[in-house]
Amino acid sequence: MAWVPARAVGIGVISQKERKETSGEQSARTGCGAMPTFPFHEPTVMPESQFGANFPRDLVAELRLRKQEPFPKAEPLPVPPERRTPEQDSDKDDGEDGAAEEEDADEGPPDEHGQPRRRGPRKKKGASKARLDRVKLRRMEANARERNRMHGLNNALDSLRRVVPCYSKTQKLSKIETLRLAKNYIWALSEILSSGRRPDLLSFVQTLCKGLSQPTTNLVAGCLQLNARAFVAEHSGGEAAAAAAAAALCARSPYDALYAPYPSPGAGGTPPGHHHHHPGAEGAKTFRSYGYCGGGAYEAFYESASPECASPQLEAPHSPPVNFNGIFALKHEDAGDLAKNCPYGVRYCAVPSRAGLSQSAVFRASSSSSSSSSSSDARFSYDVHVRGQAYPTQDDLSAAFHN
DNA sequence: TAGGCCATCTGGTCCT
DNA sequence: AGGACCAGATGGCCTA
Repeated sequence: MAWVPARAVGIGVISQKERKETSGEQSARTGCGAMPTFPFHEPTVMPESQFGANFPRDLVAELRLRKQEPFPKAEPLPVPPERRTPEQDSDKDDGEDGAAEEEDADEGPPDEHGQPRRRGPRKKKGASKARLDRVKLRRMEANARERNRMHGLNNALDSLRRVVPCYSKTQKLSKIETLRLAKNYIWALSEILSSGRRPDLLSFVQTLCKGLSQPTTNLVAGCLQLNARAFVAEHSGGEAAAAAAAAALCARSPYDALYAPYPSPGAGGTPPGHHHHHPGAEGAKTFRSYGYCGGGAYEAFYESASPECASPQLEAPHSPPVNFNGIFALKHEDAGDLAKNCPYGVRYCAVPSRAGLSQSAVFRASSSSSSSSSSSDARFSYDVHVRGQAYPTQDDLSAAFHN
């Protein structure tokens, strides 16, 4: 059985085409066609806000419009009870003035014989209409709140898109892919944290792409591939040039410090004199640079990783997260330079190496990172400190991840 | 044109 | 009572 379309029975339904006409807003989205009612002005997501404060601008116009032009009557199609609108229900089982409306229902056309219709009090038309208006208003308020809520949700999702690998403003990840990638990313970072070892590039990419759709996998891989190639080309020009390029690449990430607490498993890791001390974690440790950068590194996913990343369309990235789920915190001290870089900083600088990858991967993971970023702390200052709470074991993480 | 993705509406449920 | 949250339904846009 086919339900009656909401448009046919709804009291607050406005088609997207109508909405487009009334609001005049163009969709900000590039990848899909749905038309937002209005640009969401975040972060004005105030759950406790009252109707009016957050009321969408065009909804007022809607209300006005509705008063002038009543919503088209529902087509006389059978409506399942669970899909009936309060408006419709009010014709039947209204507790307040149900009697009056029942009378309305019973009230047929005038008897041609001139017989009196029915006795009893006159129907309170005004009250019924007012009630209908109230119902409509409540419904529209609820719709507006729901829109706001969803906009807030989407806004949060956008924020998430910016901090997961492969952010592209022009080619946005879908919601589900964003969540999946974020989950993989968190898991990968957690694994690094708990193990204290850096994974090889292939493992990292595989972890990131776990469960992702093929297009998204290609996107993530493509981000790396571009940079790997660029770096390989650079590298072929000479070791010195490669080292310089790597150092330059590695100097720009605001997340470099993310890996600081962990010694590089490579030969050198951090050159002498490049131990990072994090004032935010006084008394805790003096960390060495993780050493993804330098001679053995893969290029970041993020840094000009995707073509859009370097495009002028790239909006200024958001600050990195302050708190990673209670595991560690980043104290953002200088966001100014972030705008010059992609906001992601887990740096895997590419270098040709002996490690061959599968047919789908063209990257080379280095097993000998001999140097590290020498200037990662020059432009970005983040305190990274491990919090005291217990970590989940790697097994727990694995279990959670594979679930 | 089918399928994916999305925004929106809607009614139900739960909570304050 | 009203708001938040949720899931289902619907229709629009885009892409392969």
